[in-house]
Amino acid sequence: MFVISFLCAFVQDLLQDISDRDKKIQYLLQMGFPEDEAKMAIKRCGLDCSMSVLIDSIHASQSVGDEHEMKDKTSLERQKAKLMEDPKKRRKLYGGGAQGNPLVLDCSHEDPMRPPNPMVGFNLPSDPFRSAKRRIAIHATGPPFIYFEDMTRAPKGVWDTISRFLDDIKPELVESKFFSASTGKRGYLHNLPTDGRYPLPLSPKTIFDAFPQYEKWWPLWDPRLQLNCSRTGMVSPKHVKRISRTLAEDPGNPPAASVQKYVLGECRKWNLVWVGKNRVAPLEPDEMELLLGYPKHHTRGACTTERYKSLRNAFQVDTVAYHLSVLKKMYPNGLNVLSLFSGIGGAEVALHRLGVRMDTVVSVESSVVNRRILKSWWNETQTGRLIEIDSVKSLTDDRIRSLLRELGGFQLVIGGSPCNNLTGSNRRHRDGLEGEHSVLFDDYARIVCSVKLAMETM
DNA sequence: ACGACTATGATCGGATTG
DNA sequence: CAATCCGATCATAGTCGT
Repeated sequence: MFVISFLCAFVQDLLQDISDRDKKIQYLLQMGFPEDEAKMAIKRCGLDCSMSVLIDSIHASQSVGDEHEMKDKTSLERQKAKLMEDPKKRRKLYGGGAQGNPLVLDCSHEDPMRPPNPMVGFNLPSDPFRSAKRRIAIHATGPPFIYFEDMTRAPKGVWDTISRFLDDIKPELVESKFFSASTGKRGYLHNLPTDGRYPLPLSPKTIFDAFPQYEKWWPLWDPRLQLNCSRTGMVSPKHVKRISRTLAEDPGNPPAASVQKYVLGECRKWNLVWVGKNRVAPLEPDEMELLLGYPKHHTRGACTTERYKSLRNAFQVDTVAYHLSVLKKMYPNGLNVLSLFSGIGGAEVALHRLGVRMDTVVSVESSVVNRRILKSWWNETQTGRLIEIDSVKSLTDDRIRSLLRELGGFQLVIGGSPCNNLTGSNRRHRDGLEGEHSVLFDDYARIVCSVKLAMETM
């Protein structure tokens, strides 16, 4: 222990006032890479490239080494390794079928991106005791607890990289339809315990729980029970009218199969609800707030387009709250939260709805609209302190250290970095973690690293 | 009238998965 | 094979100031 804290102090000293190159090497060392490989990677990739490129580069060179090692393995292991190369056989080997999917995550061999089917995460409120077992390295346990969110279906390798940045923890892959009337597949990478979770009460689970007034207009041939709040492109009123007109012009009841298919496709695509006979309409911002677990009018004040924009990037509160619920017993007197990419404050709303007291929240959010939304919600509901910062870039090591001195520590570091360059719906710049926006993940990792380091040496 | 700026509508693939 | 997806670009029509 003494050696570890001595090393940390040593590393911390080094982090102050040293060049970019040294800083990058230090981070790589902190992550457990040998120094010579770290230096070699910087030499190969250049100094200007991001941390994720460096890490990929090291792993690429390491995996070449692994293949050589393979020759020394037993024939059984070789056979297994060969099986793993074939996705179909691999699935069989690990029983990835719809039923009887074993909820066991052996992190040493698990491919982090094979989602459970159904995508229930480690456990569900309906069966909280049937929990996936997982191992987290000693140095990765909290506090600080970390909680990172992003979309599940990022390009290949992205989640592996994210895991490597964050202590090799595997993400919990969850579809929010198990928690609310909205669907959405997300990965939540965290080091929170998974026993003793409990859900928020009273969240609507179907469209008709949430909006009973629409049930009478809902045609039998529209089987949707839940909505997808993530789709953002606004539907033009013209297009909505076109859909309604197509329907009205069909004499049949129910309408012809081709009309049904077209209308249903559009409804799914644009997340439309039935507001009248043959009449569909997009969700109002208020309705999205309800589905995502926010108080009504949470985003009021911003103009409509801004509200949609903010809501589409927001946490599904019920899902996040289920994971965070374990904090309530751990910190009955409150905790300090570092909230990165806070958006409209999904994490804060989740903690509040759980009844977890927040002494201080340091919130980093670049959008002025979102900052205003969070601030006004905070002033209405909270007694603790809110410190707002406009950019992750300005949260330097020094600033983190001074905040920690003032607050005594962060018990939770939570956030979801931009997915613009990860999502399949981005046709032009699906550049992965290197993308213009998604590269901000580097700052999440940097800040987590810095907070842990500083707290270890406090 | 003019330019700068903002909001809107139409249009655009592709990797991944079951 | 079909279904999925936390988006971006471009042209064009408004809006605001001078």
